[in-house]
Amino acid sequence: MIVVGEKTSYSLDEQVGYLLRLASQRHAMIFQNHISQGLTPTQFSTLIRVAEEGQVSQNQLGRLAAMDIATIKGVVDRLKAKGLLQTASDPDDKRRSIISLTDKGAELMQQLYKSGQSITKETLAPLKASEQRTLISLLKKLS
Amino acid sequence: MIVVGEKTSYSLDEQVGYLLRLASQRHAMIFQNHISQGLTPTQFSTLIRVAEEGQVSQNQLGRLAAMDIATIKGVVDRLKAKGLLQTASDPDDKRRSIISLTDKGAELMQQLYKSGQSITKETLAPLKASEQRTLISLLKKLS
DNA sequence: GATTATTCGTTAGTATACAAATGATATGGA
DNA sequence: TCCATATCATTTGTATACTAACGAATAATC
Repeated sequence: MIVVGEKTSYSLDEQVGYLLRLASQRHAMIFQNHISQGLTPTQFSTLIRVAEEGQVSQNQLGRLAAMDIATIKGVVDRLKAKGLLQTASDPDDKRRSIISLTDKGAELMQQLYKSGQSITKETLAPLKASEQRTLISLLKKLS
Repeated sequence: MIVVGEKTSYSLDEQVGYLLRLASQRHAMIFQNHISQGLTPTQFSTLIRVAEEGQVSQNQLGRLAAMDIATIKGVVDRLKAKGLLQTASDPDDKRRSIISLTDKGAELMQQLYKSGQSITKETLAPLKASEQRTLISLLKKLS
């Protein structure tokens, strides 16, 4: 712990940013142990959004899944390579490509939802039920 | 929101993992607007740990700052390139390199602590003081 | 209708983040 | 002392994540 100025002090272990990183790291580990197809949390979120929307453009999908356009491109490319997403060109707007689930992707969804529930459950396991609700509520205010 | 099985349902916007990512994104933005030298949150944490320790090996530093050995190597390389860190070889253990702050790095620290405080303050601004303490406490339990 | 602005997707560059493999060096136990 | 084990640092490969710049296409404005 470092003294800053007169009375204040600074401890990295008390900073939100640092703690958010640690919590994300732990979550990523748990995620990896539960998920099939070698999916990452980002890929998972992307599939969920596509499933919710049915059809989306790439930029739209990026916004829905909270990813940069450059990031979502790579994610979509990898999900296409895995045969879970497909793209078609929009006849009404030649700039756009329409993204949707493949049959394989659609079949996977029920399983993914269940995995998602397990992952959340295990990630929140160190907290009591009331604490879990509080955390979710506070995190929502920070996004 | 998607129905999974009989009674349960799944909403991505309610999952810890997703919310952690959103909160981290927002924090990263705030961080970028406050920090000097174009430092990243990871580089910042690394500098703090070196300042706390005085002298550390690279692997040790990785553990202290919660980074993979492959990750910390890149971070240290970039901080060396910025002239904030320096390395020397350990005479007692030829495997190790001893990492420490340069004069320039040491001079920067007071400023970094103050920036860190501002960043934390702004990140937590959407929460009341009591909520801020609760969040920190809950996040600690998740790391 | 022509000009401007916006949107869409792509690409290149930088920085985490982790797995896995490697070589060099230390260390502990037989 | 020898050997198995562990540790240290490096390298390669893959996956986010964002900035910045680009061309193509569409929308808005005059």
